Amino acid sequence: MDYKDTLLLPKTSFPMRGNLPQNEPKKYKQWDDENVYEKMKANREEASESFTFHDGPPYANGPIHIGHVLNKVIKDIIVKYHYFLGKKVYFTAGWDCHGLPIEHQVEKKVGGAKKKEMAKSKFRGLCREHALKFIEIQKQGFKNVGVIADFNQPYLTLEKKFEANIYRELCRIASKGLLVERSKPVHWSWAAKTALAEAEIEYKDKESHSIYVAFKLQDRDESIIIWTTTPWTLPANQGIVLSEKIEYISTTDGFIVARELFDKLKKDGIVKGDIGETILAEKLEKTKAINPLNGRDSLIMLDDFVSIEDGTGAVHNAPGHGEDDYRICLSYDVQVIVPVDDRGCYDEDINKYNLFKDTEKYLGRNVLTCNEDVLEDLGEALISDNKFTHSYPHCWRTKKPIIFRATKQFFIALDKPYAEDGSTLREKIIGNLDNVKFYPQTGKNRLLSMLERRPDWCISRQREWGVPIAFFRVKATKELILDEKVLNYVAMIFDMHGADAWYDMEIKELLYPGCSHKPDQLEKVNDILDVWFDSGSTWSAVLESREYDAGNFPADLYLEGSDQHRGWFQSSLLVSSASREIAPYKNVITHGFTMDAKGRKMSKSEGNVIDPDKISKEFGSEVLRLWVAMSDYQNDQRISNEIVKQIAEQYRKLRNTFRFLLANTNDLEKISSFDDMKTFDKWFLSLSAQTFKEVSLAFDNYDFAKGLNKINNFLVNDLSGLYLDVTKDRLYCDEKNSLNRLSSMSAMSIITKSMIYLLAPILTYTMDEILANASSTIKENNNDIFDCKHFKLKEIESELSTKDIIEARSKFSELVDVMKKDKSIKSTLELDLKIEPDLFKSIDKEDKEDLFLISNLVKESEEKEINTFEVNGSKFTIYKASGSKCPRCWKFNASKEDSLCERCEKVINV
RNA sequence: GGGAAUAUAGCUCAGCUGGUUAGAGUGCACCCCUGAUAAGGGUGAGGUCCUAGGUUCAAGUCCUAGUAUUCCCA
Repeated sequence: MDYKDTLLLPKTSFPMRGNLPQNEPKKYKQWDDENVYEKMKANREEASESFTFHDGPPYANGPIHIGHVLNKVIKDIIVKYHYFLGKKVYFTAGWDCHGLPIEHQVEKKVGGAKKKEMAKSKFRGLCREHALKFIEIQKQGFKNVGVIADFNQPYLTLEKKFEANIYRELCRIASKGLLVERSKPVHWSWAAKTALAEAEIEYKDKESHSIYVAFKLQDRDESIIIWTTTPWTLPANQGIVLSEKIEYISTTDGFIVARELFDKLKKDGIVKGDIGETILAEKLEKTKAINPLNGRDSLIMLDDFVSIEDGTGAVHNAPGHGEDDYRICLSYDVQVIVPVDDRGCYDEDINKYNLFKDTEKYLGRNVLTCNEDVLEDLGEALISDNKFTHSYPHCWRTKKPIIFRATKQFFIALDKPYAEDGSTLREKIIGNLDNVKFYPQTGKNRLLSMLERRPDWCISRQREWGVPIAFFRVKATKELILDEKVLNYVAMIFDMHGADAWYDMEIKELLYPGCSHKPDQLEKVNDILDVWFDSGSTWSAVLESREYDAGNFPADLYLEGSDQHRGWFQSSLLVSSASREIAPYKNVITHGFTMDAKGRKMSKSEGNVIDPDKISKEFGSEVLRLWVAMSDYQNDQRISNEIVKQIAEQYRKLRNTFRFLLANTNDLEKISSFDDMKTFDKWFLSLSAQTFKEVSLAFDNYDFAKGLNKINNFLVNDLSGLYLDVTKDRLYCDEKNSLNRLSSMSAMSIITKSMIYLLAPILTYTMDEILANASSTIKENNNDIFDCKHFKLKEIESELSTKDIIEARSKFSELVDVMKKDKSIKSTLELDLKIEPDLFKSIDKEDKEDLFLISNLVKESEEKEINTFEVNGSKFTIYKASGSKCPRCWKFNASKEDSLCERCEKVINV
């Protein structure tokens, strides 16, 4: 007779294989259709705690890559983690929509010439379309990896009210006196016709001239030699800077250079004579040299910034083209001349100031193409000309080398007292960081050291796709109008019409009715705001404005890549500290970057780019999410096919263990009370509780990799390897409602519930699927995973020693392995065991037999002793089993061949 | 050129304030089971703890210098 049908074998509708690539999209769509995000909020309407996550806006340009996925999935996991803890959570997705990259792409599409003819608002409309298109693409990409956020009312920096709010933030800062206007040399991209922020500059190798030029002194028959790498700035030369700290000498062939550099200069053939008299820099101060290019005066000035690392110890000064030059000229009251227009071409100023002998030759030409001509025109004054390659700033977008060019710009002043307590913005932001917790902690110092050193924030750009710095100026005086009523009215217009109104409407329409300013005497400022100002004010436009149901200000958490120390973390802190005097966030988490298998960055040219969409389609988004969670994301992570395969294996193990748990608890109707459970099961619950506590602790610190490693360990060793193996006999062979069986099934249900809760933030889809296929003891009244809430397994003491159990089993299986290998036994059920003295007194005979998967625990045996081992003072003796094999439970407990053992006999006859 | 982070088994990660023979999972090899079966179990082989110095009775852990990779800045 086949007894298989009399067994209670595991049964479940939960499939072994997830078919994730096919099934996930359906579920994700369902969640989307049901608006699960809103449901989550409704579920926590009564929650006492809330958690505001403020999403850092990705740039709405191009499809998402693995870095976007990492970023959003970590956010999603953390938000869900707080949700399943029982908090009301907020996660409004956002996009950064303005800025040069989009403007540049649209410009490429329509063509530069066509763009010029186009009305500004028309062009801005095209930029808007471009951004909106990619927002949809990116949105879908995020949904495809199971991210749940407010995607229905996301915040977009291009929205009318959003633009109005950014503008209001600017006005608030202006009203505090922090906005200053200065003409200052800035990094200028002539190719993009805009000032560039530090963040928009890339350093690349460039070949430049290295030239030595002699400037003849007016009062002496000697020449000072200067060194420069930018010949094109020579026409704008206004002086030569020496340092009091450097000793200068004249040479017998009539040149003046630093004494320390003489040997080197002589070796290079720059000077040919010998050292003559010593010259004091002070003596030359305020005397004049002659610019050999145009015969203009060049004033000798002194400053300590001059170094003797290279050059001659005398520095060519063009105040329109260098920051130090500018500063020094200001102190000597020397005029700043900038004969270069926004396209990087020499303009009419070269005529006005007679900067060249033949100005016609240069007018309208890009300065970088003029170097050779300048050198030629220098004639004999050019002492040496070499080329060399050095690291030089380039425009991040156009990849063209940039120039320094003095322009009028708006700055946010960092060192000007403004706060109620009289502190400066720099002091304020540094102080505000005291109240912010950083993960990892090193992030705080990283941000601090930047804040201590950073210059004033240049927030103006001479571009079109952005929020206008919508201020009026008095034409005659260039004075800014910061009249509150004027600003408020403009903001109100932006609320209704968006910032395009600044371009579409006339000045008289933009002024409030009854305003005393005369429209025809005013002009508009045409600059737009740095996009970092946009994103820096999202806390205001999103959290404070009440336009979105996005949570509270300040936010509980900001989370971005570590590059945002320079970017968003800083711009947000600056804007919020300037206008509200507090930090916009309470916690900041940073993540690293995703590298290839070798830890190198991905790039198209290297061909090592991993497409997240491909992984979702081949393995499933859950595998991708598990990869994120198992990575040490606060550092750089690696991804490769091999790594993904490995993660897929971990997923498989996890899934199958859950499947077995579901299958084994399938017919349980009610979880037994603790008092009705056996010591052995309670022991395992205590072990589980200990593990889950450690996991929760790791998760509390957002260390998901550590927590998952613990879960994985538990799953493989304790659950799958021990508990589930040991309890099989009672589950399959015992009578349906035996105490043994109910007790173990109850423990399993509790453990399953705990693990579902722990893993729900990470493997939301899978946990939902598990729940749908679970028995009512696990599922309870929950319709889906989002109905679940924190289930914490309480900690209990157990008199059983986990250490002894593990050690005894390990020693036993070591001996068994030998027996199996020499074919003396096939199964441990062929064995009996004697434990003397009894190491496991607290559990009954059956539990001890099952613990070792043997047939009988004996006090003595007539069979031959096979082997012994010792654990913690107890001696374990292994015997061949004395009974016959029961055809139902396979234990060697039957009294004779082919007959059932006592237990099975009983079960069958019930 | 400057600031910062990381470096432990083929892979993903542990290793607390310095203290036995450096751990786990996975992968790999071999074996068992076929009542978790496109599953499950067991055993085993894998390490110059990036390199070189130093402190110490004792260094994966502390110090110094360097290398590689990454991020940020000039």
